[in-house]
Amino acid sequence: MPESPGSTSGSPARKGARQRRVTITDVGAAAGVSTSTVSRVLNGTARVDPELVRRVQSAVAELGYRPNAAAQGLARGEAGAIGVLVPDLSNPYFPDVLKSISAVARSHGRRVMVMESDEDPASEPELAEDLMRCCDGVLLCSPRMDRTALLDLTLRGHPLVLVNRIVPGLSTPSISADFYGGMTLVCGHLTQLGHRRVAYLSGPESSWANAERLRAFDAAAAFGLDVDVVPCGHTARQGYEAAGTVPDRGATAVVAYNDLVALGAVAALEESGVRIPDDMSVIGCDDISLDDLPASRRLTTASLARHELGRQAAQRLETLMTVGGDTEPLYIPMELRVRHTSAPPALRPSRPATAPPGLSTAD
Amino acid sequence: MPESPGSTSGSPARKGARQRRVTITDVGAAAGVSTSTVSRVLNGTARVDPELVRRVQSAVAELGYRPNAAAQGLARGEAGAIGVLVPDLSNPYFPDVLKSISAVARSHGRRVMVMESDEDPASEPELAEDLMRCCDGVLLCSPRMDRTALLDLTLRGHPLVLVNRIVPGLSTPSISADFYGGMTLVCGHLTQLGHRRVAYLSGPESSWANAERLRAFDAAAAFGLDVDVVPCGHTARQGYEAAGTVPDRGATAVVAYNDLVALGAVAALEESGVRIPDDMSVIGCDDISLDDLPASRRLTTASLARHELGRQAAQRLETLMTVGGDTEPLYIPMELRVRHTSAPPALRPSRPATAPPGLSTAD
DNA sequence: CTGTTAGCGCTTTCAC
DNA sequence: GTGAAAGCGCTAACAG
Repeated sequence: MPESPGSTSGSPARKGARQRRVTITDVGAAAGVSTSTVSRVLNGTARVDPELVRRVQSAVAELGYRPNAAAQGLARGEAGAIGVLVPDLSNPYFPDVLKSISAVARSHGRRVMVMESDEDPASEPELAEDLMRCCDGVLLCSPRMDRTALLDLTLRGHPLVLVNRIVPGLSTPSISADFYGGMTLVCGHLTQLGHRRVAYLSGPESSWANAERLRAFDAAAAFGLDVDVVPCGHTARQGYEAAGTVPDRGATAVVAYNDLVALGAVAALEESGVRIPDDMSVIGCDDISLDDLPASRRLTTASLARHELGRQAAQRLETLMTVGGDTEPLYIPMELRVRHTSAPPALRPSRPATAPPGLSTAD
Repeated sequence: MPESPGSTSGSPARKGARQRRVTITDVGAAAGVSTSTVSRVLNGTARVDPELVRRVQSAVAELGYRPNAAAQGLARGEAGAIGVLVPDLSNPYFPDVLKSISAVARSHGRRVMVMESDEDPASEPELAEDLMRCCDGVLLCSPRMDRTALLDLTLRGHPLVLVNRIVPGLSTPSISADFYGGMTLVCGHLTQLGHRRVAYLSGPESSWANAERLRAFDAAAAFGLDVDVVPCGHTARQGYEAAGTVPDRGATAVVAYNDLVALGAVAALEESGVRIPDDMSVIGCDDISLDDLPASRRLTTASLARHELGRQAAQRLETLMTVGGDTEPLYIPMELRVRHTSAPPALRPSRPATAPPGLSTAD
């Protein structure tokens, strides 16, 4: 058994005092070669005499040597890691994205550092900067910070790619789900079903993705779809709470900022005796947990290949770090998944009791 | 506007060529002080003349200087980060844990590096080692690797704490949900409702947490509860698929490895006309998304304060890294949440077709 | 209080 | 093919 240096007794030192780590010098000494040779065999940087290779390898094994990542990083001028900043880890949206980012990064020999801003736009710049300090590149997911802060970061000259936020005029590689297109699909679907007035449970104010959805509603007005925007949020609970006010607003369908909100809305509506989709259609966004959460199989939603988004984002960052960036924003298309929570509006649209037959009463 | 060094023209260099980063030396030069002084004002390591402080600070701002993390790490002998290894990021279980780990780590000035093993026990040791190379301490969440591999890692003398896996004889700080206690609560609940035979949709073979649950079932046998173990897995889809076979097995209740599996089972059972909880009780584990997923509000489950688990785990690691470790395993208690998917068994318990009148017809 | 001087552990020219 | 030596950017004694 290789004796760990610094502790002569066999008892595992569990003290705070750090036992001296094995360094490349130790390996060199043990193998009777220079540190450069050790480095060379470990990195395959140059041809080395097979005999020496053997000696080095066995010394490495003997001593249990592991290169110090910080030292490598300093010497190589590369951290070997990329950073990812997300607003909220508990949103099922991100793990999927993270998963593929992580896979791509690994395939390029990089680790992934994750930070979460807790949906607080003000904390983002600092976190992002911190990521830049210790990573070769960073992915900003759905950043909520304002334009100027964002601009500021991009000017640092550090590899950076924006995910789910496209800022016109920013020459930073960006990639996003096509929320506008996705919501347009949703609006079209509802319109064709016969809905004329829908409530939109709106996401975080600072969310660009939310703004994109709103833009789609504006356009949908031309097709006769009237959208009532209800401030809500991004969690199921917020959807649950906001949904309570919907039936009174004369809407026959509710579109939610995301699936979580939609699920919350469904729960609230059903609890108050509203049948879905008979009395009210509910449509989500994101298609959370494709093949994992059976509950979500029922929700009509705008679906996004999150793995694809993550993969492309990571790939784009890698490209940026190595050969240089492509500035053209990339949109990942969304698809409409018609499932069980959307249907034509009820024959008697809900109207305030005072209204004469046939006239719209929207205030 | 501070001119970035290396690019004389104003155009933001987006090339692959790394522009020379501003170093502490540059700052020292600009402020007319030594690098040590710069270091001191930046770290608050010692008192510095207010005038110099001012000069340093403005030089820092002017130049847009950010300390290089690798260099700091090397010089300080500390990476300023902790690593977390989880089997599967998409499991809603982990984001919550990660969230609080992340918060605690931050409060101690450390970043968090996340890696995922994709439920592949064989990949874990390498990932864990990699984390050790670049982090001051690591958290192994629900490690699937075998005892020896685990033992091997703990012997490296690198701060390490085990989460959701207690290995007797390992003097490594460990912390876990009390799965045994949780499942015991579940068994007691079912028994008191009158159930005598339940099916257990079993989790990953290599999961210690699953083994703990099984241990609870063994004990429950003494109370007359007969548990039929059905190999399943950890995803909703696997729960969906495994649930199909349950009604034939004469069980009046199914206990699932986790809530995801339970949700899958509920979906499958309902689809095949089984009423829940009237015909069949379904109980989960983990209490996924406490206040976020309304769907889960309906599931009777063994609940765990995941944030607490994460917090304590991170705190324990921090303690280990600074003052030394406490080797006594810590168990976080679980609570039974009785909701809408558990009830007394149907009056006519399903029995094989040979039974006298009142027989169930399940094939 | 401040500057000088050594390294931290590794990679990488540059000679041999 | 291999070793010696310089240096990545920062911190931390150590003198003044």
